[in-house]
Amino acid sequence: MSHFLKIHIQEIVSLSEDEFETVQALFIKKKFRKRQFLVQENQPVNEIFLIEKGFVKSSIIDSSGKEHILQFASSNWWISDFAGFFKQENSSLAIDCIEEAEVYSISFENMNLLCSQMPKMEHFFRIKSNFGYVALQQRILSLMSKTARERYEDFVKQYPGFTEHIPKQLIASYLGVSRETLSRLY
Amino acid sequence: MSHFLKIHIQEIVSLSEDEFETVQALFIKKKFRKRQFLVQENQPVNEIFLIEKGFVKSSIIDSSGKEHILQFASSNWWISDFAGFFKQENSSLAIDCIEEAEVYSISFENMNLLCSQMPKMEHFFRIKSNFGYVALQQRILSLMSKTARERYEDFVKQYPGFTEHIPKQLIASYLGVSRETLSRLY
DNA sequence: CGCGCGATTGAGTAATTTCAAATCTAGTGG
DNA sequence: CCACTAGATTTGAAATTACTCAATCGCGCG
Repeated sequence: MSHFLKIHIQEIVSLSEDEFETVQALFIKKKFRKRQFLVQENQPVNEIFLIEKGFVKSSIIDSSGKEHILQFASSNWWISDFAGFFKQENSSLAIDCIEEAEVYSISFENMNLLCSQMPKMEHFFRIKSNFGYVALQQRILSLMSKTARERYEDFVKQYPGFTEHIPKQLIASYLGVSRETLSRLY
Repeated sequence: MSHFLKIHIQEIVSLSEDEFETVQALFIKKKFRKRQFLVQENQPVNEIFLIEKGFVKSSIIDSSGKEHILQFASSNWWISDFAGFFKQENSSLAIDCIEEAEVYSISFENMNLLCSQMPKMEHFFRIKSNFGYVALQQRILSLMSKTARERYEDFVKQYPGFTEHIPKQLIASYLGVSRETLSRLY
């Protein structure tokens, strides 16, 4: 039985052993190597992923061929192409592994099953979604109101572990500036 | 009984008459005049609002005194300072009325009550939150990968009704450009 | 009519991008 | 252990984009 998964969920709801068994049975543990895709562009998005170890990113290639990074994820973060997942459409994002990762995945069907059969888990996912929403709102404000340098400093402060595992050019892309600009900031 | 509220909720879950009565009892109908605040900066955020009619915005004033608009809302949109609301902290945003509005509000306590007593409503709010998350994700990508002109064209296409009710300088602020720049795009 | 708000225009400035080249670094195979 | 290579970072210079500040214009409402 997965200690990690249990701890993660119990940050928000408390489950009995039986309940937790039911939950756990709907997750699949997977491992990914560096550069391996968790979700490929233009493919169905069957699952969302909870990262136990490692580093993963979601990104999109724009019309001019530039990569834009939407999210980094490490331990205890959820990641997927949520648009594709929730709407059950093909992915417009690519999710791939920056550093060898171990993850728990849950399918769309199993997530719905879980939510309909266990109100606590619907509650769990609602709370997660709410906080995710708030985090994105912060990021929009940051993109609109702060300079590249301020955004970088905020990033380093907010995610201290990330800078050691993620190349600066990817961080630049996440912050919405070119790698050259980020390099010149210091 | 509120036809509007019922229709809005039934886009996602179906409720019996009794259930709907329970739901409705937890909402309060309110009206706001132009320029009136729904939420003021640095005050507790007691409620979230579902707009029936009118136009409302949420915004923040940055350290240099510039206003940044996070969201517009008209009929069938939810708005509040969700960060303050979910974390039960004081507001860092201001929510105010662009055009005379009629809204339904629900308090934090009543929302939690509703979610814990009626799984259908927890489901409703989870789905809403998910789609809200996806919409913000789109906006981040747009801010990072598109020019001001493209963002404006997308905005007009996506929210055709808004441009007629919302001054261009506010749209500029929403898009993350100065009003002069937006004005020069055409 | 006059005021306030919104929109536009001009000119100079600041920030960031692009393209190109050089440098640095970590990992790999001989 | 060294040489090689791919990826990552840095630096330079020119071009672009958007910003700020300031002035003007237009219009609807009281």
